[in-house]
Amino acid sequence: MGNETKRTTIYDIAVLAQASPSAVSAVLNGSWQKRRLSKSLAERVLRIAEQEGYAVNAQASLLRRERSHIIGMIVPKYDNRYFGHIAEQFEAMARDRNLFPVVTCTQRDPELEFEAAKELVSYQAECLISTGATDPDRISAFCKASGVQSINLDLPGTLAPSVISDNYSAARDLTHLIMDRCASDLGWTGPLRFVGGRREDHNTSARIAGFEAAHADRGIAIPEDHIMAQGYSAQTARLLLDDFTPDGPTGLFVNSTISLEGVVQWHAGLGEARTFVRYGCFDFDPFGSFLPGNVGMVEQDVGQMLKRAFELIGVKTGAKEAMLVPCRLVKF
Amino acid sequence: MGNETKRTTIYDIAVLAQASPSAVSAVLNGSWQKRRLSKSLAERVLRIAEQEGYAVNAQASLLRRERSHIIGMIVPKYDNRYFGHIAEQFEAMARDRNLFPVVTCTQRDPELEFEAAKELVSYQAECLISTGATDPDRISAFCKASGVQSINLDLPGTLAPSVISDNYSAARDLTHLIMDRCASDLGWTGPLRFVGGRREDHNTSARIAGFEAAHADRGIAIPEDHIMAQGYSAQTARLLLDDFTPDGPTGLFVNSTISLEGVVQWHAGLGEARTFVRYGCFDFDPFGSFLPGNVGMVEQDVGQMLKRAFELIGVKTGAKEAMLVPCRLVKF
DNA sequence: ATTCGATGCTCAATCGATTGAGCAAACTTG
DNA sequence: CAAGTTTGCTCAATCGATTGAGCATCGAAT
Repeated sequence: MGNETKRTTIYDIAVLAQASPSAVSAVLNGSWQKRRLSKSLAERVLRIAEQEGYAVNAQASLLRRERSHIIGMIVPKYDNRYFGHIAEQFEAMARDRNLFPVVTCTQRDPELEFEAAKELVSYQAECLISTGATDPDRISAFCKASGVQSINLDLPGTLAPSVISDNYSAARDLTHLIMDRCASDLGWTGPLRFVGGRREDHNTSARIAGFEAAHADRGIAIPEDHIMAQGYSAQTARLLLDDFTPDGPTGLFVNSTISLEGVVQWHAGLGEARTFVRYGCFDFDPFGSFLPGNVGMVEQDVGQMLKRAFELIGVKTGAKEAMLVPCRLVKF
Repeated sequence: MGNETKRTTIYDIAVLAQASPSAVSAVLNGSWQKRRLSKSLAERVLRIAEQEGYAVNAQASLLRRERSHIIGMIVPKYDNRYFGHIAEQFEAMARDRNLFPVVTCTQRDPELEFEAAKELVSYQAECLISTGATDPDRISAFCKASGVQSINLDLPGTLAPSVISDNYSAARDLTHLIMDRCASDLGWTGPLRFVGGRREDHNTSARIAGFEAAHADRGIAIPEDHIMAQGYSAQTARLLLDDFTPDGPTGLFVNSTISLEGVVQWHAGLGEARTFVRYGCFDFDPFGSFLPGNVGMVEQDVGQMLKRAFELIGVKTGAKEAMLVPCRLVKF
């Protein structure tokens, strides 16, 4: 990148202002009063710095300083309401606390996840929040070895404290809601189908447990093939459902907005049978309430989750049990 | 952050490996072959580094190195499909090019925008991409003074090259699409209404121009009050429309998915009149096609925009005219 | 036996900002 | 006016990694 013009340093400004580099440094980092420098020197330096487009060299500054005030986060994706919110709120909350947030997105790629975590540690992040990480323990182990705090968000790990949604309870509530609506709208009380996600995933399995509990509450047995958790993508959901044309009333528990896209495509193609389908989705989308057949969505409480995560920063926690944050059930 | 355990440095490893710090450095940054160090030393150092959880201190490393390979981006929001995509793809493309991406989100706050830009320059970013910035020229001026390249994305500026969507053409096409559907579905050919955004915004004004051009193409006059561009929020759109209950067929050009939320709320509350409304939206959402009355959406070509932006990196451009990237019109 | 080129490593300066220590001048106080 | 205090500034070490220069040692060639 052809930067002919070397960046302005305190030494350049020192020459221009006829002062020592240390004086310039003190003025520019605001410690000049403490260091008893005159107001006139301060003003002179500031004026010149402005003219020269000076920006402190964070690398040099951080190298010398005690603390970096950097706090890192890895996120799987941005193009999704949930993670987008998390990243955005994380940045805002970090700034409120005078920390410098660095977020990086890892595309659900386990290798990239680890590389990104290492990079953030290299940048002297004081704490690293792993959001929805596929292998949070690998990251925590590395952080521990380098003396950096780590916290898991959205998906739990065993080597660092975790803050996650109460998937079980919310799934149970959502399942009840869908069943209620199937009963009231369609006069039907059969077992629902669970669509999307992966059984091996912590969150999916907790949600399946909630789904099953709700059925158990009502003494309804769930056929094996009603749990369709073979992947997250819209494509997958659609393919799974393509084999299935309901011959009567049907209820679906959809495990993410991304799977919901596939479900809605399938639903739209059903023709008349469409009116006998009710579904609900675990995760929120502002357009959700306008989708025909959608009876409710679970909104994860991003604000609370992050609040809890921030409370953990700088605290030595022995307890590694995941902290559960309740979700909001939005009924349509 | 109670980091009792100081981070491991090359000096610590040098002691453990009985080697000099420079040898350790060379091993860890991969230049050991070039520096003719033995394989046995390299292996010893690597093993110890692994054990100690070593991560290079990026601050120290970058301070000494010629180039930082850091490329910065500011984005207004993440919780939005368009910007989420931009941030995500930007990161992926940067990594492909062996650059280290740092994205930060500025909440549409002009002050924060500028502060964030300064921070990225402090981190020695080699290039800064300002996405949807309210005051891109202020940032460009600062970057220029500090010898950092800057590029505008999504919204143009006059002091740096800009890559933006061809708002005019896409708006014109979308307007024609809505008018076509009003004609074919409702047998109506009146002037549409433009909802959302701000007239002062470059993008909104280009879209209004396209909207007007399409009407002109058909010789349809637009009443003053049909341009309702007093803000982006769903709330604003809804309030604007609350006064308006259509007494016949109606067509709406909605200026963003965020405004679309308000429009859809209004639409859902219309009762029977609902069937006489058609609308289209400038910006894409995967659930858009399931919204009743929605005839199409404009999808901005994020991939192309970023490709163009990356082509500008490291290039001295005299031409400051904005590069227009065509959009895709998605018809439902 | 001397010269030469590899080989395998270490030394020390350097990047830019920070900060404890220190110094001279001006000002107070008794 | 001497002693002490305050004011306003500079010096130099330091953070951790990088890198050009340099220094032994060894085997091979002349």
